[in-house]
Amino acid sequence: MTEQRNEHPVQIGKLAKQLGITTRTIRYYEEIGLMGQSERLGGGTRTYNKDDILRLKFILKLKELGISLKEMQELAENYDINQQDFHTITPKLIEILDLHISKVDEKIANLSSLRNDIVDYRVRIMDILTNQQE
Amino acid sequence: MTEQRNEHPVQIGKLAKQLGITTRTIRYYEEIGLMGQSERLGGGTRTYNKDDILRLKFILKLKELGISLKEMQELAENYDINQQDFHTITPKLIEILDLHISKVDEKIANLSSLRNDIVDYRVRIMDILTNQQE
DNA sequence: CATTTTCTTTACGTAAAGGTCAACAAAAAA
DNA sequence: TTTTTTGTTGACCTTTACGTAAAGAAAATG
Repeated sequence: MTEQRNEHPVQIGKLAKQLGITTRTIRYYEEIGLMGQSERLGGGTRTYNKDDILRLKFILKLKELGISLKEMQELAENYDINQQDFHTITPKLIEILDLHISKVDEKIANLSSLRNDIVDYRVRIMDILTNQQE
Repeated sequence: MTEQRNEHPVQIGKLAKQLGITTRTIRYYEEIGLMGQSERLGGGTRTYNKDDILRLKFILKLKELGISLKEMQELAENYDINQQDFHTITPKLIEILDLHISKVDEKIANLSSLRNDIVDYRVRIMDILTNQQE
């Protein structure tokens, strides 16, 4: 195994392992236009440089925050993430994050009310059980 | 339109309309064994009696509480809902409801932590925006 | 150079809960 | 009785985010 300086572009398998995802995932992100075309070696093998990797990590981060791939696509439509100007996209990103915060709040509210319903239902069923045994 | 006493069995379209679901849904529940076979008229038309309707309402209620059809199937495997002895299934149901309450609690906790992450990320992005404009 | 590992594309499969046709039969209404 | 409405089954469609397999080419290793 050759020592690899961080400057050299990396191939898909190594990158995937490094990020804990599969090669399929990376190719898929390219497929749906989230990752843009990466450089290829002579034989067609994909290679990823620092910026590509940053971008992929960015995507994974957003995913972690619950933003769907589709939403990221919309984000990319408005502001070209290709250009490495991550600074340019921040306003739109803030907007999306805000939207997500309220979505999450809403979900929490729904779940809380759901919890109450379940507990209520539980009480009613317990009553049935009790009355039945008398 | 004939006046319909509640004693008469009802056909699928009417029942669906009454419950605000589609006929496909009712047939689907039968398909996956949640509804059991209903009585048919001479020509094959399904008819539903009071107990069938109660059962369907019960299923919809559980669904409303966030219990998946698969979980209902498991419920039905252990205790035959067919037999109308809803009393018999209550202990298991209580168990499932309790399980769900903790699942919901867990989801709420996850969402809360997710919310924090998003807000943190938002702050970091705002910082980038601000520093950039100076 | 030979072998092994990794890469390529293409394309079908998966889960959940039904939606949506098609082609045809039965029930209800006129 | 003749329409019109509603019902029947069967099978393919939808969404999301990849998994998986096949067949073959390129890259890395010995």
